[in-house]
Amino acid sequence: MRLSKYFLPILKETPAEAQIASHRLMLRSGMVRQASAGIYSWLPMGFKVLRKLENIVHEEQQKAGHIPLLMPTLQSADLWRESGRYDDYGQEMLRVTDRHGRDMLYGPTNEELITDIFRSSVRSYKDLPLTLYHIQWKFRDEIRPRFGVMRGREFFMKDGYNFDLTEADALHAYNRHFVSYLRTYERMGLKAIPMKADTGPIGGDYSHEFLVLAETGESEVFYDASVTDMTFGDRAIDFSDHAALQSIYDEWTTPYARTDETHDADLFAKVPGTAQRTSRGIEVGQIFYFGTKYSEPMNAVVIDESGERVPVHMGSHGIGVSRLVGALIEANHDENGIIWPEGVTPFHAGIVNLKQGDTDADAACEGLYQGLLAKGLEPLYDDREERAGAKFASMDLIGLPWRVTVGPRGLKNGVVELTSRRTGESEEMSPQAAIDRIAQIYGRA
RNA sequence: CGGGCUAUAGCGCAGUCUGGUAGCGCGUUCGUCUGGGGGACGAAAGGUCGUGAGUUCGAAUCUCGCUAGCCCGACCA
Repeated sequence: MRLSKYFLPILKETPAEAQIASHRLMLRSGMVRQASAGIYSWLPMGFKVLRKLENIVHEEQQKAGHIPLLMPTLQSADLWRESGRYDDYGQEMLRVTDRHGRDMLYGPTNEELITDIFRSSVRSYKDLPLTLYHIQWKFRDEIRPRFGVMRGREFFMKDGYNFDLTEADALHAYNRHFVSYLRTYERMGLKAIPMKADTGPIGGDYSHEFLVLAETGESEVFYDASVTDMTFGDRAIDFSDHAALQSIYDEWTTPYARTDETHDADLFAKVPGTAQRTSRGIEVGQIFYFGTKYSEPMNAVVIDESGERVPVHMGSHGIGVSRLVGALIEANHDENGIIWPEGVTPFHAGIVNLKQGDTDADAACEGLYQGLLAKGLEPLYDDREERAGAKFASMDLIGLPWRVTVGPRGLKNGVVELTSRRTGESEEMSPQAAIDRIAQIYGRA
């Protein structure tokens, strides 16, 4: 993309309403624009990042054997009356009435709809296990939306639901989500720590929240420092192997890691003093096993081997995709702007032409641009008639991980400069070497 | 929902107390010079002062109502 042809409304000054770094930077870098309280338009670059995250979530879910579908945003109130949640949910649920006077609602979550889909089509235990998910806009009419997309009223979320014959199978589904979530966040360049979560009135031990450590996080978290060193890495996973997934689950849940909701001071005291950490975290996902809570009242049953009608065991599992954009920025920025991890960056590299209109500089930039495109990469070429300082400031603000700087001075010696946004370190090399290096970084060599 | 606050040009703000021609910086447009970290000079465009009513010869300014938004708290992916 050539910046002169793109729509990237960068702001030099920070809009007054933005308090935290991610919100400020998203507004300044032209990623989003507030439409009304807690509701945002996603401008081209923000939309690009959102789509990248969505794709990663889709890929990792499908690797785990989970099946995508798409449910609507507007739902009939009838299903919610059936589960008993129409009255329980309160004012957080946006209720609307259609022209026939029917009660509708903008879905805050989808347990009822998915259960209805399931029960109308599945009759036999032979159709289990089944895990369906979708990534769709949700609406929760928060009393006080804030922090930009981190706590909006309208938000984009992946929510998945497993249907299993037995508790043991459902817990395997729980582990599948646990492991696939670890992989998902790691691919995004995020350190998200699974923490034992509050299960609310249902009880049991089976809920974990995934938290990204950040000063601006909403929850206070307590953990053993060793969890921050754990990486999932590239290991091969057989998602149908119960024992293998259980051992990964055990591995990750052994070190102490809890939010203030489930914090146990006595247990925490047993963590070696030097490893005890207290911090703040942003919740970016949660997994939950809730047994037959919805299947019983909504009559989601299958016939088991002995011919008995039994309610299915279910769980629900969410990843806040739009929130992740904010969380990523909270975890990856400095005083000059965003620093995108390679896995989610809106463009793979920026090309800065220091002297637009200079024959050599223009030609070199064009060569770099075409060369990167040919490698299957998306460069952002700053071909505006701006001075060097303005171009550098823009690039730092939008935070592409790699920048190629092209100017007459370097070209005299046949070199351009490749700079890491994260470390600020630069290296001079030929244009072709820069193309090859960037391609290698992104595995497109 | 309780408490605090804001609304004036695309963005950041002054002007309101004490009523009298609506301003500044950034950004935008044009020109000249410049050219490796938000450059200089010159010119220009851009405003129902959130909204409705009232007071007044006259309202951005005073009064009352309404709306929208922000911050702190309780609540939440």
